[in-house]
Amino acid sequence: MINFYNTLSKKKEEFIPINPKEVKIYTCGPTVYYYAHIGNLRAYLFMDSLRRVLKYNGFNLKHVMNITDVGHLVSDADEGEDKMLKAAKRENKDPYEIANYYMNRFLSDLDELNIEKPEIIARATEHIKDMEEYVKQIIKNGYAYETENTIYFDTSKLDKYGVLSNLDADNLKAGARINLDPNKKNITDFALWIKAPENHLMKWDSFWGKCYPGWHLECSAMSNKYLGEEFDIHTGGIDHIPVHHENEIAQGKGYCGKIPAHYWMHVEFLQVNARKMSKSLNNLYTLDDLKQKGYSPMDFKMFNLSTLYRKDINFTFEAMDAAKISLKRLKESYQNHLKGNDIIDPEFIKKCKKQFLEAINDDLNMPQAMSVVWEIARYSKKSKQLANILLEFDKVLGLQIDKKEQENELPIEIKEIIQQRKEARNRKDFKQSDELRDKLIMLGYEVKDTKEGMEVIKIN
RNA sequence: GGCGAUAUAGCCAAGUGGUAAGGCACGAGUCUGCAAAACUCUGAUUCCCCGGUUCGAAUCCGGGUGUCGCCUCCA
Repeated sequence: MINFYNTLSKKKEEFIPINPKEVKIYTCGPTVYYYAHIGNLRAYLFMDSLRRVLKYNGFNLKHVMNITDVGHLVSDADEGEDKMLKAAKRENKDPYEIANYYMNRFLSDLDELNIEKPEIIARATEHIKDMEEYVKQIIKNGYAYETENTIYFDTSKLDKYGVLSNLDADNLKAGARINLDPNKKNITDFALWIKAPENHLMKWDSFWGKCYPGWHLECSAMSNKYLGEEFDIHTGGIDHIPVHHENEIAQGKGYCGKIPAHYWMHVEFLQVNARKMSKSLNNLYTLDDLKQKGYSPMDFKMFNLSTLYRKDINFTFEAMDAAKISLKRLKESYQNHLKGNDIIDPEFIKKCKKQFLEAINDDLNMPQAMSVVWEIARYSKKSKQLANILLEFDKVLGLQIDKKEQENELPIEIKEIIQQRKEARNRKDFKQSDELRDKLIMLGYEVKDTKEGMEVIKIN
């Protein structure tokens, strides 16, 4: 039995897919206007865990993720610049170049983190026609109205708006939301289709002239196209709940009377030193930043597995150090088991497998699952059998525990120093041996004198 | 103002009624020519505070305090 926390019901529910063999998932992907930071990447690590857990349970997946490569408005009042256009201006490129560049960077980040990609990656700009058809249907069903330059969704036509986040229009009015379009009928109405100003870079011919889509529309249109009117799981960041996902639900109801997904799962934020990442606090990190500081993408993945996706995680470099070293030890434990031939009590294996499965199926409780992993890794008896169990668990963790740290050859000059040190040690010249060891450490290598001999590993 | 989270050892954190998982750091030990690495052992009489329910609460209820996020777009 699998349980997932459903934002729609605000409780854990047993997961029962529409089709018992194939689970249909939609993930809100990135807007590709800049590098993904580690907070963004946490969301996709969650997506990865979800996929892997479902597959471990034997499901096939049909999973769609959008790439938002058309800009959103800064406000509903159709003013300011959108993100794509802003980036284009900043880098003096056209928005399509911006989108291509940052999309590829994003996808390579996913690769480096060993994140499984969804079966379908859908770019918004390639689905404008689908969105147009979707809007037309909403209009036809009477859930939209035109103003001078926008087609708005009429939220007053719904039996209730705000089912995900307990929104209340009266309370929203009390909030300091200014710059409202005076032509909007209700405060919660949102743009479906927007008439492009003359100088707007991204616009398309449509039933209403040169236009571009409202940003909630792409997810509705694309999920509908690939997954149908109803599918199993919709994922995204916690920030999507109050606006984006409410509006997707509204659009789904306007289109066909249905809430598109049965289970809505949301990832909490990653914080840095108990603060949201932001440029102004100078605490915004990308995967490349971490690599430059000596942490591998897998170290970051390991760090993420220490907490639940539904709780915010506090990123600190102290915790990253912990993740880095514990991953290294986990890999070594795997190698040690691989060499072992001890007899293992089948009951122990059975118990571990059961506990692991129960943990991951309990709303992706990865920390709990990791404690089972450590019980096996640290088991006093060493056996290939246990190595294989770890490898099986790694299908869910995706840490590549069987991948050795040192894959590439050491440079010749390093090999020479190693040889010199071996000779020095053979003649018990420890003074020179220590000097050579210091030299290797200075050059960024770790030196281990084990029973089998000297081992030298590049520290990344 | 509204909405939503959260508070467990130095750090990252599991645990939702039965007496505190796991990882890292620190300390001790084994190993070593010495180190490093590795391995083993060790840590909260206690879970933000104050009440209450209960045979029993970190876990439930009431009140309070702190922190974070959203309410423009944001994972």
